[in-house]
Amino acid sequence: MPELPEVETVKETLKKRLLGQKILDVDIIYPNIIEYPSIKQFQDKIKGQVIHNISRRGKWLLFELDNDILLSHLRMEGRYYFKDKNDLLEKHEHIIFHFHDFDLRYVDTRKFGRMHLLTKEEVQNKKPLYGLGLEPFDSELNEDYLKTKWRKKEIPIKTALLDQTVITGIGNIYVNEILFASKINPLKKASSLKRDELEKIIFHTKKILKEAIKQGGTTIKSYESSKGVHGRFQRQLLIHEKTICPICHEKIKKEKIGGRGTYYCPNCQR
DNA sequence: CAGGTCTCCTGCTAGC
DNA sequence: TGCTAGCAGGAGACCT
Repeated sequence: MPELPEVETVKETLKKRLLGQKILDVDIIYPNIIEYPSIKQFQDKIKGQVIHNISRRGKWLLFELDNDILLSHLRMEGRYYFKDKNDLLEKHEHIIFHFHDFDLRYVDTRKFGRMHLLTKEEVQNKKPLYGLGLEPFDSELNEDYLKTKWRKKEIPIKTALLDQTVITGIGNIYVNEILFASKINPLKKASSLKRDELEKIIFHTKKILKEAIKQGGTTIKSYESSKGVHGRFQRQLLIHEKTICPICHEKIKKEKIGGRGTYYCPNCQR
């Protein structure tokens, strides 16, 4: 599941080939991927626009075009593949962008990914980007900020860290890793955290995400494709989907918190 | 308003 | 072996 580091990696890979390229046409095989505007408007508007830059906000990819911005969220399993123009359509390929010499295909097994085509103005004041919280590397992210945001939050810190309106970019895998590194029990109420605990969370969030970006993201499910755009296969996870704590060697606990699979060491994380 | 639950979707797996 | 029920999860909709 792509989180900030994976999206960052995909962004860099896409930039290498797409900057300055004109979108000649787009085929929409599975319409539900397109959230806004209508399918027809999406096609009509995007046609002929040149990709001038590709950036990232949280887990969203932003394709900056002549007039509009194409927003793409990969959700669980979304991927982009470069293909030859005459390659046959494969299963799970839902959106095909046609360029002069190649095609870019959006592939998504579970069809959870979403795309929006908004004007530059709409991006500023409309969902889905409006209301997102701070980027993890934003200098404004400090203990005071979290203290204020979580003052009245009676939900587990695990759940609070997944709230994209506070910090954006963290998903289920990295939140498990961040809380393990911070030695904080994921069930602790967000409002109960002390300054030193908030400080640890901020420190390890930056450290873990930075390291993951450096490695090209984490890929949990292995898959192969020479043409796929994804991070190198890396496994530097210490707690997520593990059974024995690498620090104290006690049994790692797995339970659902806020409906999400949570791994933690009850001995190390208090 | 805050917090909980449901929904989307498919591939994989445990269990019989 | 073959079948099926159950599970996984990001974020928005919907409910309490």
